[in-house]
Amino acid sequence: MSSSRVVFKTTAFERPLVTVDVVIFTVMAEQLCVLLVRRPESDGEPYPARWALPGGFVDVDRDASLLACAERKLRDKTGVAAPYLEQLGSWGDAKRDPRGWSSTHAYFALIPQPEAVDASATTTTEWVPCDQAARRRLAFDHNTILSTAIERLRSKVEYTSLPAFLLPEPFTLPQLQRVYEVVLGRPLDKSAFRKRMLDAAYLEEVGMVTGDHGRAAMGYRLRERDQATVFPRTFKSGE
Amino acid sequence: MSSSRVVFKTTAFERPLVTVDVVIFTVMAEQLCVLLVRRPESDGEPYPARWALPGGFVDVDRDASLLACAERKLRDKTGVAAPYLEQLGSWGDAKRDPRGWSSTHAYFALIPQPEAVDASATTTTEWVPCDQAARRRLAFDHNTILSTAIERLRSKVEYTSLPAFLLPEPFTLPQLQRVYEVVLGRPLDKSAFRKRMLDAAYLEEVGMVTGDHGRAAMGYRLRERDQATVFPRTFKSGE
DNA sequence: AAAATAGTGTCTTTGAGACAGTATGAC
DNA sequence: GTCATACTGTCTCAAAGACACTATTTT
Repeated sequence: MSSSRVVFKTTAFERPLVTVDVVIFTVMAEQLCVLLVRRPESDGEPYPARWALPGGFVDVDRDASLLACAERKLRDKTGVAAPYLEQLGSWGDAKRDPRGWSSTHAYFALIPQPEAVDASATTTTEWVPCDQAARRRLAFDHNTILSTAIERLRSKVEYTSLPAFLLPEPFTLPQLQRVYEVVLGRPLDKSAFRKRMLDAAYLEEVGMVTGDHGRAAMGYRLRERDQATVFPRTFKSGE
Repeated sequence: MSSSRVVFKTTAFERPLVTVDVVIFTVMAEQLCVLLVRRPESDGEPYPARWALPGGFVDVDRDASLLACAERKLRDKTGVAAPYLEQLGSWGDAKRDPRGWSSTHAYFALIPQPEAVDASATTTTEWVPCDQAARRRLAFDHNTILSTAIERLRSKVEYTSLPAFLLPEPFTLPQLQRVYEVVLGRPLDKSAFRKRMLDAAYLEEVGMVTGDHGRAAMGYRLRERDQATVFPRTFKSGE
């Protein structure tokens, strides 16, 4: 039997550039932070020396899929392998990259505070409080992407368990509440908060944890590390 | 002054194929329907004669942006110019298109029932009830995209004004409620429904409309045609 | 008048926030 | 013991669902 290899027409269309960018969030010192990288200064590079979101071209030989590409970029910059990673959206037009018509697939990731704070000391990579990062003039349309990411995160935090992915396990309910408050920028009622978290049953007790002062607290970890839990209601935000 | 034209390095990376697909919803005969198109049978075309979502390659010469490209494809297939159009997500990997590594940007659109029902008679284009469409074997990964779109629509209908974009204006509250019920697949309480719609204040009275039988009803139109309204709560879905 | 549909009023239930109270650990 | 923090109980209030009622138009 002759193995018949089907030949498909290649298109006449000029192909746009395709990139993947990742907005990586963490909480450091009670602040929501985002990772920025400095663009190279070499000749022929757009936006030389400008701060940007980590990202770059899809490598059709190495990346099996867009998600794999995003995971690779995250791993390269932070060493984190299995974070919370969600697609944010895509942006594409003729002007956003001076090299030509380009489209980028943006993801956002949540990771616990990285142990090696080296990253924040490097000259090509920096953890920046996200409000401050949003005020810098970033490369490409990364200001738009970053704003969208912050907005999406803040909005989802109102009714999902997303902040749990910003903490190293095990964590206590008071710690988790503090992260919610940091991201939302307002205090929450302790009793209502605890009821919500426990009713949702997405946490697993994992033994008492003793803090610096005061009474010991129950430690928890996520039952499912690969998806967020959606609560039936939103936190009442002064409706 | 010599006009210095900056030359940017073109990348060594092989460029993936870039397409845009649009999931176009409408309500016909009390059913949520989606528009499918038949792929050409010509040689060298992938998935010949298979049903697919409307879409195709980004044309870097004609399309200023991804959104403009999606609008063009919608206009070409339906003649509708200013519908509700929202980004759904993107899918990209090495295998989804036999012609090579490809990524697609998917949008979903909501339009009022098209007057020309010609479209549903054509051999290359068909309005299909969406549950039925989801059961067909579509081209590429369009089953995944369609499922995601249906899921997203159903989920957003629980807490947004999206169904209003599926009706021609002016519409009455009972008509709007029927669309909600069609999309959600369950009945809603009339009183609670009306309270929600009117409290959200996203509708504008536009005069009485008389139906076939019974009492005349107030006609409404959207105050803002370019964005959906988000309600403070979700419709209680048998929590 | 009867039928059909539009629109309103009221009761009940639910669940979240407020806030004060109790428990348990470190010193 | 005191202090600091973890955790719980109870009251109140608001919003949504249930459902019965009234209103207006067509036949």
